[in-house]
Amino acid sequence: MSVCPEQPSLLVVDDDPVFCRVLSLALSRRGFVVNVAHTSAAALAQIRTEPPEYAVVDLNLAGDSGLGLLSHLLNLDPTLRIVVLTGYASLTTAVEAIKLGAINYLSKPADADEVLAAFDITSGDPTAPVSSRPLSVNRLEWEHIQRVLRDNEGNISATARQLGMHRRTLQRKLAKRPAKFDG
Amino acid sequence: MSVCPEQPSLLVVDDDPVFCRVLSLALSRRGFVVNVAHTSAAALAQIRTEPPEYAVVDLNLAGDSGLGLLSHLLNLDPTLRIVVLTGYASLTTAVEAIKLGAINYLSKPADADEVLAAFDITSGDPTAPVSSRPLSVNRLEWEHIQRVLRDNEGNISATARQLGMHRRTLQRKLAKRPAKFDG
DNA sequence: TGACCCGTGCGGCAATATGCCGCATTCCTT
DNA sequence: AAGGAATGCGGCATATTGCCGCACGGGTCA
Repeated sequence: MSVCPEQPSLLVVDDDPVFCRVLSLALSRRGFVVNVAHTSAAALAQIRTEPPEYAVVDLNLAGDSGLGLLSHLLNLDPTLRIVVLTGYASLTTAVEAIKLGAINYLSKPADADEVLAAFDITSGDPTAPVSSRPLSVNRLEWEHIQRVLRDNEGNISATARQLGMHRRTLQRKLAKRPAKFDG
Repeated sequence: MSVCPEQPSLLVVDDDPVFCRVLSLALSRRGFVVNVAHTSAAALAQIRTEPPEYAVVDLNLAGDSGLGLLSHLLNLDPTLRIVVLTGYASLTTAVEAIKLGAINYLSKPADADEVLAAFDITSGDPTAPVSSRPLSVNRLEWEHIQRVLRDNEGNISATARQLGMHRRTLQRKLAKRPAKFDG
């Protein structure tokens, strides 16, 4: 790829410094002028001073909702092309993000090529297979737990109550999963 | 709810007759004129003769892709408000459906109230996103098992394999549930 | 027909997971 | 300072799973 006189600019919003570094390095190597923001405030400031053409936004920003940031960003610049990232695959947040105006959705871990491919999408192929293999019950349970836990802002006791499981059991499940990440 | 002189019309597209019956009954009880289509062809015919205002489309239609039907329907009537349903919670199909023009996405099991709530969403309100009370993990697991089992035409061994659980365990779960139906 | 392959149902047994206590701690709110 | 709620964790009785085995039925194929 040859270097254009006008390189496309891209903003990475994620509070994980390691992930940010890796992704921004990979993207700048592919010809983007990359800026990084670790917080919503920083992202908003950035878009005001130097509006980028593209943005990669992690929805799991510490503190406030990534969805709120998403709509703020698009409010400030409706032409901004945003791809949304999140740690675990949550259906509802994905749908929300798309409805709010994100052009695509990825779940971590996502590498630079996936991100670029996500920007490229013109539209889905309607004739494509509807496919999708059933999730393993363990994974389904895990994702559901994560979603409810997030809904409850991390409150384990409340989550356990809503999920109809013992608090101790939830604790143990949460403590175990991150270790051996299952498929 | 009072009956309007002009009741809103709604089309349910799903190849599961039981689900269709239950949902259409519940929706008509809530004031909709409900039509049912079990195939893509029937849905397209229906929309040509009697275009409804709303549609509930199952993406897992036997045969062709539900996404294809979705774009066809919207092609014939761009004002049609479609909520998409699918058995498995698939992130990519959800995103595709929204991008194609569905106004919302639900995963089965979805009751009539959830469907109506899905239609109600006024676009782009980040502070009032999808609600839905969290399912208990047991119930979620049970529904998922039933779905996959149906998908495998009752084959327990295959289902257990896809679900990543031991066949014996699946047997035991299936044997136990029908007795004490949990919430 | 008999040798396979696959699925089903079920008993048993060891390894795990779970439910349910308790307790010490922390963080709010009053 | 006292009350309320959440957290993390140890322990222990009980429930659930994983994994064997075996018998049986229904296909397929040489």
